[in-house]
Amino acid sequence: MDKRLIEKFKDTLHSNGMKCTPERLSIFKEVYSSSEHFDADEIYFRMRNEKKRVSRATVYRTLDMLVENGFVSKVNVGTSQVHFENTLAQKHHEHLVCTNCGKIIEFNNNIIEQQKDKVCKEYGFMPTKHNLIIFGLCDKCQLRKG
Amino acid sequence: MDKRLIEKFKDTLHSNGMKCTPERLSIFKEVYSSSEHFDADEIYFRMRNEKKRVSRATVYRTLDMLVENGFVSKVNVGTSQVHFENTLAQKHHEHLVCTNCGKIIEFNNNIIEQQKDKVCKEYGFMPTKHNLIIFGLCDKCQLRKG
DNA sequence: TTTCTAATTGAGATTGAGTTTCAATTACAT
DNA sequence: ATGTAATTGAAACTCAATCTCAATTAGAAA
Repeated sequence: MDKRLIEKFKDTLHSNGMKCTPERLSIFKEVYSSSEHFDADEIYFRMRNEKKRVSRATVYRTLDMLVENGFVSKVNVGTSQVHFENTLAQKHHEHLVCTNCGKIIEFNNNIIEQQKDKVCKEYGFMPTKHNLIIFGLCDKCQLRKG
Repeated sequence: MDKRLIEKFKDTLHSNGMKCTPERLSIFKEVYSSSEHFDADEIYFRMRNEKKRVSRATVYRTLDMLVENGFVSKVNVGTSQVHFENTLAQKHHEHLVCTNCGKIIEFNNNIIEQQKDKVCKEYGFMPTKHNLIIFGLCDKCQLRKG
């Protein structure tokens, strides 16, 4: 994985007065090992399988730190667990979530973005982030069920 | 409160083979007593203050029933508890959530609705519901903080 | 109106995601 | 190499929500 990115991670730790522990580094690598969505427990078990044992507490703590520093963002997909995705080369996008099979489709729509800004202006609201999820049935599940 | 609505509630219970208990009826009335957002515990405590004691279990069970039958909808406002709002005379709307004071502003935007449908068509996705939340600072909190 | 019974209730136990605590360990500045 | 403040992990804890089950009750049927 990109050395640059790891340096950036180390710099961030350093400038926050945090130490670069093996636990944090391997969680970071794990998070950036794929561009899929994940939740905290997935990271925990993936690492466990790779014999890189780290406690759940550390996984949660590190994910929080990654979110605060923009390496990862939280994604609400309507479940009880918080989901995450790394921000590597990702533009902002929204999600279609299939309520039958759990499939998640990402999409992007400039007109929605524009309207979002327009609405905020109307209300004198200063947006920091937003979340749009559309629930429904994906193409395959419509066939299965319909 | 509207007798028609109460009849509709009773009919719904009946057609689901459920009994119209005093607990269910008073939860229903409580939910429809205001058009504000609420969470399960708020209902629980409001009823408690009015000396209409109902257990949390019954509050949760009844809210689920109300959601399933379209009397109430779930609103995700980024907190750990699920929020609700009654569907009385409400068009679909989205939310601006102030991350400083918790204020929730509702808004409506047809262009976003249209784009939503367009995107779904593109992906062959059949939408059932959606959720758009914009987090940020409301006008007052910008002044306080800025 | 009384009887009967399946549905309902509530107290309290349980779950599950996430957080906190604290003694033992460790990164890293000096 | 040393000192120490940050970090870790196991286990306890929190908090919303759900489940269990004995006791109660709505409301259909007699």
